[in-house]
Amino acid sequence: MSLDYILLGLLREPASGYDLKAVFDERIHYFWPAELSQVYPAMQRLEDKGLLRSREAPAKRGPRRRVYQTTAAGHRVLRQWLDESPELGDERIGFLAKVYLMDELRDLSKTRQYFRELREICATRLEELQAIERGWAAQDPHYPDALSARMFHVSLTLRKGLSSLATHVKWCDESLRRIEARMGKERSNGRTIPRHTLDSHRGGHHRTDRVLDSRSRKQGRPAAR
Amino acid sequence: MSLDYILLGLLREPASGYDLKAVFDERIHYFWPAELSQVYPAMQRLEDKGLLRSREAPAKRGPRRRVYQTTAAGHRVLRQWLDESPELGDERIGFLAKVYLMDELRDLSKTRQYFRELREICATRLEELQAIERGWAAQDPHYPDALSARMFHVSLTLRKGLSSLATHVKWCDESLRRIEARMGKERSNGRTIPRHTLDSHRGGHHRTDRVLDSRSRKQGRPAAR
DNA sequence: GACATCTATATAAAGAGTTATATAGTTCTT
DNA sequence: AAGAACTATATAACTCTTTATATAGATGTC
Repeated sequence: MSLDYILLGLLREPASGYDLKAVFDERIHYFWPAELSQVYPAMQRLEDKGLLRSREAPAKRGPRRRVYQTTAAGHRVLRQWLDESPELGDERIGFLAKVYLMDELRDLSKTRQYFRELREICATRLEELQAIERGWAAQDPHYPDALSARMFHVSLTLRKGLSSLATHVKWCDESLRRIEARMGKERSNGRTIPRHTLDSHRGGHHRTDRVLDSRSRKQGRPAAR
Repeated sequence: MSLDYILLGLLREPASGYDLKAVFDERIHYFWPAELSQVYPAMQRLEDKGLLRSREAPAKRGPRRRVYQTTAAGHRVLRQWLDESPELGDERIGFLAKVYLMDELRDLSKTRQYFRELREICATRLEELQAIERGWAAQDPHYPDALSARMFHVSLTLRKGLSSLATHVKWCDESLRRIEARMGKERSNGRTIPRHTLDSHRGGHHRTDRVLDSRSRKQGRPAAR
């Protein structure tokens, strides 16, 4: 489970669960969100395994704190994980699932509206990340050169966020262009065409419409992965 | 839960659990993977709620099949979900978590090797999607124009996959350039510098190194989201 | 006929993640 | 002095997902 390794990595410098939550919400959540209710038991488990150690720390401003830190064994486990080959992993992208099925609404103006909102959300997050990068550049006259090893690797992930979100926005724009072009055609074909027959009007050769038809697939690949 | 809505969407055309698994592994898994052990109970639950109906179907080649289909109530629930505003949602991107922490290995050639492998994985998947698009283009002389509403929306999601993976590959290439430039500098600075002091050699002004330091954050935003 | 493979459904158990709730000291404001 | 807001830890209940296991008919092959 990646959360365990992320904790081992973050706790190379000592921190409490509460501290970590702030770090997750500030930086890590872009690629791995976590709740306090997940972090506290995970830290206990990792301490039981000898991968973390903890101590009571004097609190500056609040109640008692329990501060955790990665042990030598924890470092070894972390390094072993980091040394494994990359995997693309399972991504669950809810907004794509919706687009995939959105023909059900039979109303392109709703699809258009969806993409307009999505574009704004992505653009806002892109600005968030750009602000982080500007902050780094303001603090460090050499940025993005001459970084410490730590910051160099972190900056690699920031660049990923920046390029991904820029691509998101571009995809929304491209989609909006396609949607609007299609809406133009729909209008010129006449509004009065009953919607449930629209598809067949537009040439009946769409064998690929049968997205769900399992008989059309080339070969039964094994169900297991 | 999105899986339920995806099932309502896919079962607008009747299919068995086994059929659906093939559809998931062929297309849907790019944005929402699912196992049979999740699909079967989910379909039963949705039938209990009246959103799906099922019947025994004669099997052409195997044992008995139970074929499910979305009811009118199911269509309504699906449409209601589709009509909600988009959300970016929580993405868990394991390969980014690794890069974020990979300074722990203190060996840039390992980081480089990681990116080389990741690049190959992404390029392979990109080719997969390009092959799907070529297949569509071969079947339909007008592609990507004059699509049915169904295929139009599906093609919007395919374009997302294509642009995302192309960006992945470009990010890997950019990262490899940066890593190699850095390795060049490391060599010219002399191999004999003890690794644990390398950071301080390279200008001690990196306040942003303290990624974990919660005291440096601007304001305590509420822990809740 | 034995064995492997494919089609097909189903459930149990374990693991991962979210939401809700409880507790309590500290600090700041009114 | 009261109350709100913040710091801090913890657990329970629930939901979602994965992995493992069981069953069994149909088909193909050696």
